[in-house]
Amino acid sequence: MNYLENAITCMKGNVFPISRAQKGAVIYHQNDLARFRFEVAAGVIRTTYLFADGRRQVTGFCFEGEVFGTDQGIYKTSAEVVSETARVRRFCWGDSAEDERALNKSLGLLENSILLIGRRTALSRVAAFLADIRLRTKGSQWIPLPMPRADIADYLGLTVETVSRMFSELRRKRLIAQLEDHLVQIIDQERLEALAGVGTDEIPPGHASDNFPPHRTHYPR
Amino acid sequence: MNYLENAITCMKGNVFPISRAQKGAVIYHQNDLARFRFEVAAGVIRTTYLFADGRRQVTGFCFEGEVFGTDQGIYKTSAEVVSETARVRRFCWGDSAEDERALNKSLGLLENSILLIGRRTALSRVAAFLADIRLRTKGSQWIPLPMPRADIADYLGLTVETVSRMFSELRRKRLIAQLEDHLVQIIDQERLEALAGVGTDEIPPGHASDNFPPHRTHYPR
DNA sequence: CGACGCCTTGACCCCAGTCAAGTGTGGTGG
DNA sequence: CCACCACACTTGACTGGGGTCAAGGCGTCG
Repeated sequence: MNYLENAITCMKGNVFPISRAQKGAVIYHQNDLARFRFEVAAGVIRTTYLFADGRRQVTGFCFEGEVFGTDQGIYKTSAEVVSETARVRRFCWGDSAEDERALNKSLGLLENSILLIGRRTALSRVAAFLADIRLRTKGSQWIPLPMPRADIADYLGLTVETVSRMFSELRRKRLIAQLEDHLVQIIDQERLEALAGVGTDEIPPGHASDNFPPHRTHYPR
Repeated sequence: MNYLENAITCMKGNVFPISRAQKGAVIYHQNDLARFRFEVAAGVIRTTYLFADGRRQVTGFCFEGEVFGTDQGIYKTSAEVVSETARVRRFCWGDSAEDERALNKSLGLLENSILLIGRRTALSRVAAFLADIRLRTKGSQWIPLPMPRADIADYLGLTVETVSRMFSELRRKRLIAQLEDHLVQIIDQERLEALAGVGTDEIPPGHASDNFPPHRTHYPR
């Protein structure tokens, strides 16, 4: 019985106090009734989907300030604590303005994930993954990676071996340095993002249809 | 100037009349100011993200009754008409209850997409893609695929050649039949979904932590 | 100490990307 | 009407990237 609720003291109203949970703790299960949404106060959360055949898809990681559990009705994924310890704030649905902000945050995270996973080569995926986390953890050169390699693999649609090899490759190319398995330093951010093919949004807003006619047929691979 | 707005007559209030748009029409561009959200009344829409290097990620397809353009602030993707013609209903942000429903629909679509794209083999991706569309177009054996193969490829992270080969493979295995390039019949739904590895949610809700202890380490590949 | 979890590395091989050619269809102009 | 081209889809041959299997290094725990 690993439910976070055990450790939570309920309060009247929509907002609950921040509560602690340890590594491996399950905050909610896929298919549970979705009564709450959450915001990460500290630590890292992963959301996972288990297929009937046992295969697993990690659908995302949530860092400080990010939200999860915004499904309505029933949770489609499970949420588990990745870091040694995490602190999360629990919300009831209710305050519309607040709810909408939460939903939008979730949407943004998911959109990013698709752009990440859709990448072609393994090296590009891992590079983009690191670049993405760097941004989301507010840009320090030191990137915390509390999740095991298997989580990264199941997130990017790769195997642990390949993920490991790509980290080694990035080290060999002097783009990153690893202090420990779960602490990475970005040495050459520019080349890393080039590898990642970061879409730095150079497409101008507004009436860009002149640049990209609607019937364009060929895109680079 | 392919903007849908040209064809739209504005009305006071939040809801606009349903408007028509032809194949290839751009409803909004990536990086445009996000003033509206949309619901598909007929036809098919695709949302795409263009990287700076010209590569393209199709982030989703929207069928009748589904919503798109729920980004807040700035559209992260472009939305284009895929089918010969489409009809979309435009909404302003405002009615909180309605807004929340729209956001939730979008969220569900994106979550599904991640589960689709995360699959390992090409055959599994295409099979899951077809199974998914069958569900979303309300279960007829006849599946409309108005989008070109290139769109499917850019959606699943494959190449057109591979997508084409997988369709042929599915035909050879007698799982599907193709009347034309863009109309597919599912012959053997069961085996198709088996290939897709459809997660038919056999994991019981509630306190399932006994079945899936938090520290489980090995998952099938 | 051994057992186990997690990560890494190597060897091998197959799946899917690449390059190329062929087919069928629709549009355009002579 | 046909000639020609553009486009979308398919298929084949080849190759390389990444999956698979196996072994080994650490760190932690009992």
